[in-house]
Amino acid sequence: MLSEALIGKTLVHRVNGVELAGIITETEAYMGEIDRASHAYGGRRTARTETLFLEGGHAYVYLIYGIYSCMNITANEDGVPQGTLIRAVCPIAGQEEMYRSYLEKGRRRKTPPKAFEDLSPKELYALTNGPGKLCVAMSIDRSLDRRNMVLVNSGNEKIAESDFFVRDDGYRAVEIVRAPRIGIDYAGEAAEYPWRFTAKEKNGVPMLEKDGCSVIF
DNA sequence: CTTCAGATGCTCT
DNA sequence: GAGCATCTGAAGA
Repeated sequence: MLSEALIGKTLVHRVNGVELAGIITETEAYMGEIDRASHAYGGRRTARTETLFLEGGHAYVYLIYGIYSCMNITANEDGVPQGTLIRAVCPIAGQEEMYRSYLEKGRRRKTPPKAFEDLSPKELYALTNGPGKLCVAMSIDRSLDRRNMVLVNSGNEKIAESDFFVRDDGYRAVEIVRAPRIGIDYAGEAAEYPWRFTAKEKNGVPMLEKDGCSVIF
């Protein structure tokens, strides 16, 4: 399942020459026609869901609750409207830009902002540990809808030409937890399907490793 | 710790 | 016109 395979991969968005990158730590599979929680349930094909029908590797970005963007990566072949919702990433590059973006574009908060240098790993992860938040931090909006992304591996057999893609930096979740999806109570029985994948956390931070060594960002 | 309302605009009926 | 693959701060237990 693409959703599980994406855990540990790195989502990259280059903006103004700055690389914003995060390790994917939470995903959900939306299985299309048979999935009552999917925008394409029953084969619904509209202006918005048209993107989901693109072949695997395209970005599906839509507006939710009038405020936030959510991003999926399409799965399967052309005409099969399946995708993976990216629900969380762990920032590994461009964190300062992400923080700035979060303060500027995120909803206003009363608490005075901390200096970037004072942020704990947990607070850094909090910038991108939700589907709406990660899009704010990584400057992902609907202008990226329908964008073709290319999966590359660390051997560089394929190279992404775009500034928005997924690659393998060699990180792995210590353990992947499988559970029901979130925020889809309207979907009846489909809400119970175990199609959510998360990197196991410790102290509010995902447990990640590289080359067998644990890593904390 | 837990609920709860409000923000806001697009999509689909 | 209703509802939504969310997030935040405030209020309550």
